[in-house]
Amino acid sequence: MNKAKQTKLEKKGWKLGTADEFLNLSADELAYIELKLALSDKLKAKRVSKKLTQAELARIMKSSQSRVAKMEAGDPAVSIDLLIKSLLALGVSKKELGRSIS
Amino acid sequence: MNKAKQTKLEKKGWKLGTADEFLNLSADELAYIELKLALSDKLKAKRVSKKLTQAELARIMKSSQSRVAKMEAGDPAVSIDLLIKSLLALGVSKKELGRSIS
DNA sequence: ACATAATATGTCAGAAATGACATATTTTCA
DNA sequence: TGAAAATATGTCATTTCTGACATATTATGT
Repeated sequence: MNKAKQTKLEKKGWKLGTADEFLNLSADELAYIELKLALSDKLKAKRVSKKLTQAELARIMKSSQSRVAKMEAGDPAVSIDLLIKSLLALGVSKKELGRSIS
Repeated sequence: MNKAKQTKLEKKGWKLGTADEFLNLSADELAYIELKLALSDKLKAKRVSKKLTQAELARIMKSSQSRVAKMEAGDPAVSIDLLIKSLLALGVSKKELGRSIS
C-alpha cells in the first residue's frame, strides 16, 4: 500500500490513523474498503449511463440526493447494504454485481 | 415464486406479509434477499470446511456466537456488511466472494 | 441414557446507518 | 459572465444493527 492510495482513501473520510496504524491495516480490512469503493464506482457509472441525476435515483429508491452523493463518494458511513440495494434498483443483476466485486 | 420458497423465507424471519404482499415483492427486493441468503450459506460452508465452531469464528472476528448463528440462519436483522466482513475474516477472496454472489 | 459440546433463540443498551434538510460548491450552457 | 442545475458537505433525530448475555434446543460421543 503506497502513500498515494492512503491519501486518496483518507480524503474520502476513511480514518486510517497514523502511518503505523495504516501499515497495520489487515488484508481483510483493506479488501472490505476496496470492495465498498468498487461498488461506489459501479453505482456512479451505472447512474450516469442511465442518465439519471442523483435526485432522480434517490426518488426511485426512496432515499435522498445527499445520501446518493455520499454513496458515490465512497463515504465510510454508508453501508454495503445500501450500495447493493441501489445497484439492484438500477437494474444491475446479481451476476453483474458479482463481477464488479471481483 | 412458489409457496414453498415463501414458507422457507418466512421461517427465517423475513416478514413477507400476506400472499398478496408477497406477490408484490419486487424483483429487486427478492434479489437482495437471495443475495443475503447466498452469503449466509457460503459463510456456514466456509466455517465448517475450516472446522471452526461458531464461537471460534466469533472470537476471530470479535463478535459473538449468537451473532454468528444469526448470520448463518439468514436472519433479516443481519447486514450484508457483517456477512462480508465474516467471509473476509475466513480468508475468502474478493474474487470468490463475487462468484458466490452471482 | 447421560454428560458435554455446539448451535439456536430471545432480549437489550449502545453504536452505527438512515432519510431529510439546509446550505455550499461545482458544473453546464446560453 | 451569470443563472440554473447538479453535486457535495454538514448536521441531526429516528431507525436499524451490533455485541453481549442468558438460556433453550440440538448434536456428538461414550
